[in-house]
Amino acid sequence: MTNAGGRKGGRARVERAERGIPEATVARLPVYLRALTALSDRDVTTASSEDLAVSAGVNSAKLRKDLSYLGTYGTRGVGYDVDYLRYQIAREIGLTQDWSVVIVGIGNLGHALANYSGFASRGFRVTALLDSDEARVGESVGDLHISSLDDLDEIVRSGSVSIGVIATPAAAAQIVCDRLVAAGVSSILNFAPALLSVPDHVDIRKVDLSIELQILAFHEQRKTGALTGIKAGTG
Amino acid sequence: MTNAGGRKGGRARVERAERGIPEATVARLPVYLRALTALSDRDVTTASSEDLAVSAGVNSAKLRKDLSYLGTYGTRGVGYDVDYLRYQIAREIGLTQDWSVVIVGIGNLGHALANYSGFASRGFRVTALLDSDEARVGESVGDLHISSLDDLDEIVRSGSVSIGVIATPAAAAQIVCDRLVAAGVSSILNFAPALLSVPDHVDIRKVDLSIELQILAFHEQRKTGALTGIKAGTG
DNA sequence: ACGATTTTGTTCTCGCGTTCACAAACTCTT
DNA sequence: AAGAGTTTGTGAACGCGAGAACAAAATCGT
Repeated sequence: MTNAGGRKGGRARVERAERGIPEATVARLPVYLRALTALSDRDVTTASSEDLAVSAGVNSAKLRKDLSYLGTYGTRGVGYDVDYLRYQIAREIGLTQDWSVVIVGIGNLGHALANYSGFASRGFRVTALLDSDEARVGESVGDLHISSLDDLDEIVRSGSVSIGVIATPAAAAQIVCDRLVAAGVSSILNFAPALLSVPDHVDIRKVDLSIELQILAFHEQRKTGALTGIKAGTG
Repeated sequence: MTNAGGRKGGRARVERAERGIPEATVARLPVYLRALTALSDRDVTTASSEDLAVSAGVNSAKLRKDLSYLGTYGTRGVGYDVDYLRYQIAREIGLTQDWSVVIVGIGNLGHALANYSGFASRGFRVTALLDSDEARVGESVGDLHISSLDDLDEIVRSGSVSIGVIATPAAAAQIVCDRLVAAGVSSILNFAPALLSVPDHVDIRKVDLSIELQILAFHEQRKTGALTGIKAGTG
């Protein structure tokens, strides 16, 4: 039917620069990495794009296209070598090197983040915990003790810290953010429910717990057909 | 139910628009809500789409289009009444009613979530904390005490719980998820680094802390020009 | 060795979301 | 009251990403 006839565009070939990985693809690479690790743990040595796609929860065509941005790591007729691909993705993301992370704001959330094992297992090393509350400074959390925010500059410089995590209240977030940037941190993960402005060269990502719940609530409301107020169910 | 003061003679609501709100728009409504609250706190009574857009960190055209899906709440030549719009968005999301939430897995993260004030302030009430570790059952966290996972069914039914938060290790996530679904929970927020499968009628959202860091690391690596990627092995 | 089979890498098409641009609608000034 | 000035709501163009489909490349069987 719609067989590609003789319409061969004589356009100049677009170079597949390794630089231009789509943002949507970048966001999925860690998911693939996790899926590959799971397969490897089960002693699976080779996996097809379909296997991987199922394991990662995506479409197999999408997965193949994503991987094609990184290079040609599969073997036609066979699939992907799990450990090899896993290493390639890890290298692409930058997980073959360690990253130093500072966490600012050691309240409940900062506490949890400091103890989160998922960071350390992936090459992220929490090198310092900072808080502006002097009463908290000196406290121990896991292996670390809480430092004063005033030590930020030295900690960042001496520890080659490039990633900062903000877990402060919203009111303090922008100030902390500015100080992180001034100290030389160029990637920030923000858990505070606030809009932060940063210079162009700084990357910032936001995780907002209450927004996620609100999105769920929206759909939940639709499902229950609750147009007005609370309806008292049966009983 | 107290109305937020009928303003300008109540017009008929545009109900056809309520059907198909794009997902991308839904995800921004909480952001607008927060921006409106911030303006309201500063005693701003009226705001143009441009004002709001700046406050929310988006493009003003996008904001206007988003709001247009909800109805016609602005006044041409004037802007939006801050409190009125805030109420409308809150109603649309479903925040004019309270939502009962259970948190499963009271480790570091679950602990932090249980104490997170951002939930309560937006109509989300944490009604129960559950853990499968019997040694933890009975412990107090804030106002609540930790219940056994076996009590899930009764808690969900008696408390009209529709939202569940999973903060367990990855290995336990699917089991906990299945039990939540079986108990009648139809919206799930998953913090465990695992892919969960749920029936169609259940909504699920995922928050993955380490993925966010990995995305930052990817861009950070590009910025520092570490093209070679391979440096001294970590041994 | 050669065809059948499997699976990748890529091209093409479609749909969604973002942004521009402008008519409609409201207020303010004279 | 009418024109000037604002600002909303929306139609239209554009770009990106998702998914289907297929040619190329590898293995396997005879």
